Amino acid sequence: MMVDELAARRIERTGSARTSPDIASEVAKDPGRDVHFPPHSSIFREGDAVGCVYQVRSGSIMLYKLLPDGRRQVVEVVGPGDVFGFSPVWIHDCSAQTLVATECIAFDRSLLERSPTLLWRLSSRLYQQLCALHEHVTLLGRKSARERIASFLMRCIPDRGGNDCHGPRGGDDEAHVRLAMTRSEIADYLGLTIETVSRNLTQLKRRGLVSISKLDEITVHDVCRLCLLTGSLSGAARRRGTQSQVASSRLCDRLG
Amino acid sequence: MMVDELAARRIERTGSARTSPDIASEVAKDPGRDVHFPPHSSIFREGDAVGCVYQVRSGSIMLYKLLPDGRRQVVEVVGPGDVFGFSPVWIHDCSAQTLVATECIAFDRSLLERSPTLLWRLSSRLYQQLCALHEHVTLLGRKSARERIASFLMRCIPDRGGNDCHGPRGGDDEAHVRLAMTRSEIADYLGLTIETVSRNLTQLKRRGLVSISKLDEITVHDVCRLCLLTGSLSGAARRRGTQSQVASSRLCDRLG
DNA sequence: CGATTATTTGAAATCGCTCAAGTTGGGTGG
DNA sequence: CCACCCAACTTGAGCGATTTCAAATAATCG
Repeated sequence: MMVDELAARRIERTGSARTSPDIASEVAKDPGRDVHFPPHSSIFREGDAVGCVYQVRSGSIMLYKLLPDGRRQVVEVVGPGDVFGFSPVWIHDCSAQTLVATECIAFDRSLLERSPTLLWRLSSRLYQQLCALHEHVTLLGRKSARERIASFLMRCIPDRGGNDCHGPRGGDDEAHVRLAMTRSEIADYLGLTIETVSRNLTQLKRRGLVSISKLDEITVHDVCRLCLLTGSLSGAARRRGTQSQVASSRLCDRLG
Repeated sequence: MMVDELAARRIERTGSARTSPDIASEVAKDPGRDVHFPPHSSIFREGDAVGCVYQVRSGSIMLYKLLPDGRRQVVEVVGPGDVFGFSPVWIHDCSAQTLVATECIAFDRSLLERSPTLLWRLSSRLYQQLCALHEHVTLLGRKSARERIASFLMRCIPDRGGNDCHGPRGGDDEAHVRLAMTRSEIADYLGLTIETVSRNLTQLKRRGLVSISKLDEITVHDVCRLCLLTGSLSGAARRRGTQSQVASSRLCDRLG
């Protein structure tokens, strides 16, 4: 996304204007306390002081950074089980905004330090998210627009496209996807413009791979064929129709 | 326990990879095995079974993924203090290769599960690396080639470009950088081609911002001016000549 | 010193971006 | 229920940054 003050302001507005006042950041300091955030609400902003670590129970949240000229990059989309909100320097390194209504648990660091079990789970999650980020870095650094869109859609389909993909079940190979992100958010997640996102979705539609009933409701008619477009399938896997990639991040568990 | 907590806290406060206390220090038990890797040697490959978690003591390692058609993306460059080699599914999600001679400590999973202190430090490190990846995702998703090169060079200069940048010291504002990566590795790290990397370095040279004595030895003549090209400075900061970004990852601590 | 590889440089092609309409869809009020 | 509005999305045309392809030059190593 490009530049200008307007764009920057528009981006900032989408979060706080659509709904309620900022859930004044960092209200939840009680150890292990449950917190609920409405859809499209800002949780904290880059530069804010860090209070606690959050783990998502349900819903999904996008973490993003803004360049000074207004360009935005969605750096992570976190969902159930994922953790966020901590930073080694006690200042948030990015902003957080819910995509849908979201429930989190807020942990005080002292609690984490006292509970090895909790800490172990936290570490496992962190590694998982690190691997997901590796995958995303690869997408951003080396994949074409079409491959990015295909990868994005595949990540929205549960149990498919991973190394444990069971392949088509039954006769057809359909999947229904409900997007929790606008075109603009998808674009900023995939490092593209909204026009490119739109055009590539249209292209998939014209090729008969998907149909788009509502803006945020997409039916994938041939999951395997879509998977071939992600750029992540080896030649051998292409012939077998299976996935070669390991530990690809699943967005399907993070949206909705 | 109190001592450990304080130590852990110190690690977090200081934040950046500049301080690199071993996560095993002050742990009475088995401190983990020391391992040494020669330059340009492969440590493991994507898909290999996970044995243990490594922490870098000295040197630097690049983590990369390969797409089936041969495209490569360097997803992370880890240096002193950083951890790598773990994966939630017990299969490496990427390959690891040393850039220079590197010393690591290898930790067993069981050791981590038994030592909360170790685990806490591991988590702190993981968060730090997560923030660095956020920064890198932003670079890949939203920055131009010139901005990527400028950002890359800035990250190779200690104590500059961060939010704690002290600005020019003394009359000149020079810095000497020794690259531990080839053009090809830099390209695969920044999501560019070798030609684009080369062209942009040449451009910086022609503009008098840097000079390149040997292929891997670059002198930055005006650090502040280079910093202006990273795309990470706000208008206000540009005028002040200071950095607005928070918790930017420092490559200077990770190379050579 | 020659062979080999890495890097630089040039010219042409291309993919994605920018700018500018046009269209759709959800919400509001008559 | 319909007309209208506004924001979000789609579509089109032209442009430009980066890639691709193809040398030429520089560095490295026996």
